[in-house]
Amino acid sequence: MDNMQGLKRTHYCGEVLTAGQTVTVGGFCDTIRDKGGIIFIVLRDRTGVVQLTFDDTTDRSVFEKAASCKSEYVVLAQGEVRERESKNDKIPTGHVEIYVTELRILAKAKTPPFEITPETKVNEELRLKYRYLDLRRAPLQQNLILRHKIAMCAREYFYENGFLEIETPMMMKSTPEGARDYLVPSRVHHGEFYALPQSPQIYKQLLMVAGYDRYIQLARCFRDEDLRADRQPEFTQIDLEMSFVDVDDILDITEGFLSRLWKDVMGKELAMPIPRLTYTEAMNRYGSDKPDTRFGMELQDLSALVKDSEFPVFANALADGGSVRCIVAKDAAKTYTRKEIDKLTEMVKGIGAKGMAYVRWVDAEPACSFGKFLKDGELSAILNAVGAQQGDVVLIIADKNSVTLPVLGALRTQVAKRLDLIPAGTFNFLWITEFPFFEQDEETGEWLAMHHPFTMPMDDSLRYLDSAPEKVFAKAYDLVLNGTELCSGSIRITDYELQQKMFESLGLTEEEIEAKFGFLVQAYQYGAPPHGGLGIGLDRLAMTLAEADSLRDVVAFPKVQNARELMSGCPSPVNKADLDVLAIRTVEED
RNA sequence: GGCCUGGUAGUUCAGUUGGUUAGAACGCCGCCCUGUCACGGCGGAGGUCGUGGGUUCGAGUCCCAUCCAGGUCGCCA
Repeated sequence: MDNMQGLKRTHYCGEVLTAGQTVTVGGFCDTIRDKGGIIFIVLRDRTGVVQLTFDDTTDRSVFEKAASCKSEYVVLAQGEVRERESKNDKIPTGHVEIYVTELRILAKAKTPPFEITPETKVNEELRLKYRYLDLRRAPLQQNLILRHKIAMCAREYFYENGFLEIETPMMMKSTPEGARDYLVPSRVHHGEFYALPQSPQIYKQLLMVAGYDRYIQLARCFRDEDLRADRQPEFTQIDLEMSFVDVDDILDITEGFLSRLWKDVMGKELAMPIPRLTYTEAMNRYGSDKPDTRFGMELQDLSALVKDSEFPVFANALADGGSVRCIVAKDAAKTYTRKEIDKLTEMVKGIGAKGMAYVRWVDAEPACSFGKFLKDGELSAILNAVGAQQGDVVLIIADKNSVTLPVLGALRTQVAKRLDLIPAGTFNFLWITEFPFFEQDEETGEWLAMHHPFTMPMDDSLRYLDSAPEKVFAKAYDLVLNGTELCSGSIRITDYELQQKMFESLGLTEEEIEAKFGFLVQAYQYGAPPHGGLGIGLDRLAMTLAEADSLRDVVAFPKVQNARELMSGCPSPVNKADLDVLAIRTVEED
């Protein structure tokens, strides 16, 4: 094995070199093409690849060393850049090669368990076990570099706009967020625990009370809930908070960031301003509070049209104060056979609907699942009203609104994916504003806060706080990108009296308020400027910009569905002695 | 916790109604090759068929259990 002594890297592999230069490059051996009398080694680093060439003009010992190189050996090579006899237009450095005069093998490598190539079909489990090898692959390197650029852009933009980056604790008091906390046992105080932050929410609000005015942090957040392709137990937020602002100020500064991000990272202009929809509008039009607006197929309300229908499903839904709504899938009758529609029906039953009515208009005469309940002309009136034509499929849900809307929302995305209606390379941002303040528990009928209890109600809905909870809306807003929630934020309550009232209306007792939020409530009695903020999901942003299917493609060392990290195998058991110090007993001991 | 999909060579996969020695491609190893770039040619090695049990004369294939991975619902304000 060689060392680097007397040789220093001068260039990256991906740099475009000019003939005649003497350069020194380092990297991993990619493809090796040994033709006998001439050897080509493709050398790779994070910037790209360059071809090293060895032939009978090469010093014999160097040539033999080249012949001994295998995949993934780490080498340092010095040589002269020459124009190639036969150029390769497919790679940026394809017109040159390095005639090597000195070659150092700095590390040998075992044959990797999978090939380090841009394209891979390898099972993700194996890739995650050898994550450091998977991360050598160009697409993942590009993704992590993209992620770095987003982070850099965020820091530059917010620093330039007067934001201070301030770190908040990773070990904190368990907060009233919705998710389960990751807990850290205290050695000094047996039986007591720190929580890892679900977000720096409370600390950043206290920073506003402390007068820091504008705060930003690339904050690591933790939630002990089950994973999804777009959900990791630890993730990063571009977390910010501003004083002396209302909703529009927060949205404006965020739009400024996105605009800058698009220009700097994607090299494109992002159309501004970002469209805004209230929560109620979004639910009525798309059946979702994070609608994907890259395609239409909006929900349509049939309630008025079918109010006298004899179809019991419609009649019952309307009698219960619900609605009858539908989506029209254009030209879908061929794709959606009877069997496929049955599958959709199964799907909607799985998410809470009692069933699904449909009209499948393939022949001249439309096939209607509830035809026998209809009087003459009723079906054509419906089809006419929703703008359906021959070749279309109409999917109808009749139920209370808390079922009708989300179920149709789910159908809408499902059908759009199936029909391939979603254009690639399109980025549709959307603000969702005016969220309901409370949501009613289906079983108990109790009104619960939809957001954390520090969220400010809309000014004109304050008066309904005691009388009509369903009429109270929050100064809360989400940013949605292509159907994924990217940001969430709100204006906070800074008025002590209002905060007390809010806690009371949520059914918290004096003691509970003191135990959970005593320090915060107290802080707000010492003068708090109006403030609000939001958190931008850095991982999801990176995932979308990279057009990746999973967060795992933009996180260096991600966890799998059961929250295990396959490379290190964590979480893992610890010594009994270490547990004893923490006064923690294992299940076996109990 | 529920549902769905998958697990066969280092990797990606094939493997017929249960039937002789479980195949292919890539990778790997050896030899040959002076302009390759998905290099090429010849030869070779490589398998507890996820694990355990059952049915059978006989199981990669059928049954049961279990483990692992992915997706999804619950959950994640």
